[in-house]
Amino acid sequence: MSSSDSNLFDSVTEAIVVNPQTKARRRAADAASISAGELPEGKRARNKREKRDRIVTAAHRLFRKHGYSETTTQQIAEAADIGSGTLFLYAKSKEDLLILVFTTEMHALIERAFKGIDVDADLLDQVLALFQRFIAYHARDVALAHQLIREITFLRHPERATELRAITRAIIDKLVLLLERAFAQHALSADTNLTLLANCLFSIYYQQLQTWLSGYVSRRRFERTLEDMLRYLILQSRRDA
Amino acid sequence: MSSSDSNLFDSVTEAIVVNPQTKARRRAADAASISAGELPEGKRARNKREKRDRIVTAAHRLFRKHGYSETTTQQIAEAADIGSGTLFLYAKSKEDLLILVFTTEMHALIERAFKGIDVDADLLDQVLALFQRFIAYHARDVALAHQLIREITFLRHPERATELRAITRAIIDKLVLLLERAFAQHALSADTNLTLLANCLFSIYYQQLQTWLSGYVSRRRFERTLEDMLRYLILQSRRDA
DNA sequence: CAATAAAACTGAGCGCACTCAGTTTTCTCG
DNA sequence: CGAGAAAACTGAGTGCGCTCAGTTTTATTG
Repeated sequence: MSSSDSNLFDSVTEAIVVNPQTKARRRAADAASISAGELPEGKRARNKREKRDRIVTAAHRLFRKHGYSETTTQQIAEAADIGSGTLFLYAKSKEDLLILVFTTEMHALIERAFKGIDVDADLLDQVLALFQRFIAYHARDVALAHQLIREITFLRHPERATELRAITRAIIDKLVLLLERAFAQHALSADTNLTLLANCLFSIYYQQLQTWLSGYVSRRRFERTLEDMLRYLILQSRRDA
Repeated sequence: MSSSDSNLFDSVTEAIVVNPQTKARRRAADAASISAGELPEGKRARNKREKRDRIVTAAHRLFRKHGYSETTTQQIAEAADIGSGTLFLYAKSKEDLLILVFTTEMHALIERAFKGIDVDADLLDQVLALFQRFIAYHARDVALAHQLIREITFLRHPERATELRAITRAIIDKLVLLLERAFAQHALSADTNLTLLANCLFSIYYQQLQTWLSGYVSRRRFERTLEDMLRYLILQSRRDA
């Protein structure tokens, strides 16, 4: 079920490549693959995959090296060894490149962060541990993360919006799972609305994250404030406060 | 103490016009103004003020009429009857125009919203009433508000960042005032951290606002969710829950 | 193996935000 | 008033993201 192999450009590809193989050809291939047990990858498909990889690698590298707005799409195209126009067959816009890198990494990150949580720890510590993973991820390149947050708040392409919502939902779902476990262990009062609480926790995390990435507060202060706020929310619902 | 007369371009002006009057001249004018009791406005100052007004009026009108990204800075310059380059002496960038319109309107809006609150109402209703004013403001043009939120999350010019922080702080201060009143009336438990609570309330408002403006939920749903979340936060701290 | 169709690629060109060297307007002061 | 300084203005020019008409590459079919 791991999605770490899923390609960054899957959704774009789906939109562009209506048929990786023509209908007639596919029928034959399907029959063949049963006996051969292998999916044949034509020259076309391989070229595309290679280009995609080169593009996203180049974009990520250049963004981190020179910064997002300092990097031109020309430079990315050159680094990926493709024509300047070809780039826009793979990403709909420059911001798309940034968002694509993020969304893929994020799916895997959410899973890893969730799995790394100590089930026996205090609920607050569990929630904090989850968010800390995301914070550490953004901390690798604060400027780029800041730019990313900007693009996320205004997605021009509907597919990206859907994707982003899925990520938000995935995080909140994980939060709900944490809350349910705590609830089952009678750590939360019986009348707690778990979904609502999870949404509150996420809202506060996200808004404080923005504050940090905007440079309004230091990481340390951000983490402290976040902890205070989350503690406030969670302690309120505790069984034996 | 009303700031409704403050000009949209004050901060830009301050940066550009180092001296509205030359030092020697100012000294003379100060002496004169004591006897005359009036500040003399030279041709320069008047021209600038007129241009500023024309620019911001034109920008606001065109943004609302055609949309932000569909409006070109050329069009704004033409509508304001100035050269295309002159525009950038008054606003540092296109996004600046948008932010400037917002920041000024906002200062007055915060005051009005706060003053319009029913002191005797339930705390939750008071908080909701405050946010409702802001929501109604953004509802006038959701697309423009959405664009605004995007620009707010990534301010290229430090002055704008300072200004935005001031607005955020002003709102949170008002929230604290509401909480203090409720606290004084023993509506909140004695150990409630009012500042922390105010920050939580604002964080949730802001993040949910983004969700709405991004088109992920309807206004109605946004308002309901917000109410639920705020109620949850406030009820937790109630004295006699 | 053509011949044909379909997909993928390309870079010259467009429109836009923004800059800056040169010009005009306003102010200062003898 | 008139000369010189300072401030304000200007639009041609620049660089960038992105498009699209035309070309090349790959797949299909008789």
